[in-house]
Amino acid sequence: LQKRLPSDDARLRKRKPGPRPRFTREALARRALAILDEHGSETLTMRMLADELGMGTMALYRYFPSKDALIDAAVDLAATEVELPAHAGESGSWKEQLADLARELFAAGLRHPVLARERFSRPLQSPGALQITDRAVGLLLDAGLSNEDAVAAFKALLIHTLGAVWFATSESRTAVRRGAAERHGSLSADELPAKAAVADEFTAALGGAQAFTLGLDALLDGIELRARHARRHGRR
Amino acid sequence: LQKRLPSDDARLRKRKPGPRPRFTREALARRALAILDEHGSETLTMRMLADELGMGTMALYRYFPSKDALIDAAVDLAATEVELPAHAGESGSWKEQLADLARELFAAGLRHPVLARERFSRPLQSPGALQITDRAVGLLLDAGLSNEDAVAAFKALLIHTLGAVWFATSESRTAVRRGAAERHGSLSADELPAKAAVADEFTAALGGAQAFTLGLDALLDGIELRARHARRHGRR
DNA sequence: ACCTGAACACCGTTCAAGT
DNA sequence: ACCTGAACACCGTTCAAGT
Repeated sequence: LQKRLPSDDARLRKRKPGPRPRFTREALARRALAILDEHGSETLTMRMLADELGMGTMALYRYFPSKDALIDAAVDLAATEVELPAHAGESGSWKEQLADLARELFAAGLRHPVLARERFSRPLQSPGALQITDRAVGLLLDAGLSNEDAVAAFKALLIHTLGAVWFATSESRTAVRRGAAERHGSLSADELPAKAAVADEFTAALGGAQAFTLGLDALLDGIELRARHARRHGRR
Repeated sequence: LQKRLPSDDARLRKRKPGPRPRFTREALARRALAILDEHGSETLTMRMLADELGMGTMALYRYFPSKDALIDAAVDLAATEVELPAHAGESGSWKEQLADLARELFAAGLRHPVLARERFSRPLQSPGALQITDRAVGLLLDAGLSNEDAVAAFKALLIHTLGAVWFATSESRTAVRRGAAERHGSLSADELPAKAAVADEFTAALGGAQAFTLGLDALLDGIELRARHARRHGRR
């Protein structure tokens, strides 16, 4: 948390003459993160970021080789906010600990939507992210899953948590969007009986966290079932 | 499937004099879909699409008001490829039918990655997509879930399926990417014991469908548990 | 060593003009 | 009615130049 990005140290150490940098990689990444969370990666512009920071556009390239690298750094920054749960055994069953971890990540995702949006498209290999992976896989192995199943279950949990963030944040932004209501209206209850029956619950759940909570419970219950089954049949 | 987009009919009906359109909305959307699936929405360019079709760039705007509308149409096209399972009762339990539906959507997603990538950011309200929703929600109500839970469970299943597509397709493209291997190597088994233990399974699972399969089974098992519980306690 | 401004090769889209 | 080309207001990034 608040950890300095790796290259800052190197940068500060090897300066000798001349003016020193007026910014740090972290300061730039943090400002970019705020913009990314609020407006998305398409809206973030090198020119606008530079303006906000009161520097020339090209000065940014002294800290990051490309816009892509800048986004990477911003995403890593968001990932370091996820707190790892206490050590195994200290705070409940593997199930409770995994649920805590997922909830922690979900909350971080709501604070930083860019985390979910970009994690799907770029490998997230920051130390913080790797520690989350390690902790989660460890808990799944504790539960009694095989190596193969532990990896798959970890991915399923990650997919669910980040996907839920994506849904929650994109629905709350685009809920009242172009034409959606009209098209809804034009489709009768005859054609879509089930959807008509739950229409109220559908709109009530827009942007909510119910899908995350229910899905997480269901996933963990299902994983537990599988772990019990594996243990009983001596798969491990 | 292969259904003509709504405005084509209107367009064809009301022509009277002059040259007739040389293309259809569907033809353009289909070509765009191919590019979107292969290269993503950032690479798709109005200029390049027009070139491939042998038309001037601005002619595209006679069929779609914007690039965004074009992408919408392409995504809808992909969504119509998802076959609905046979009617309730005809082909097994609600669980099997939901699993079929999810697998169907997953397969369509692998064929058309853009489906997952864009569904998260834009509401998908095409008739085909709405029918999928209706069928899935209906099955969940059959299972005995409350309206509220059925909506949440549907979303969880959708999140899992589309998220798994995203993971599978983005991992297979970026698996061997910049620096990931090195950073992996620099982190010792001391710091990340669990991840080191399953390293082989991790790389073996890259881009694979195991996470989807395991997650789907677990989710459905968990949902069944909840439905049984709800029924036993007269929640419905 | 650090920062800048002009310039390059792109975008999506507007608009006036061609047939 | 359908299509086009030039032009506008943007991008990310290169490069030569300033201090």
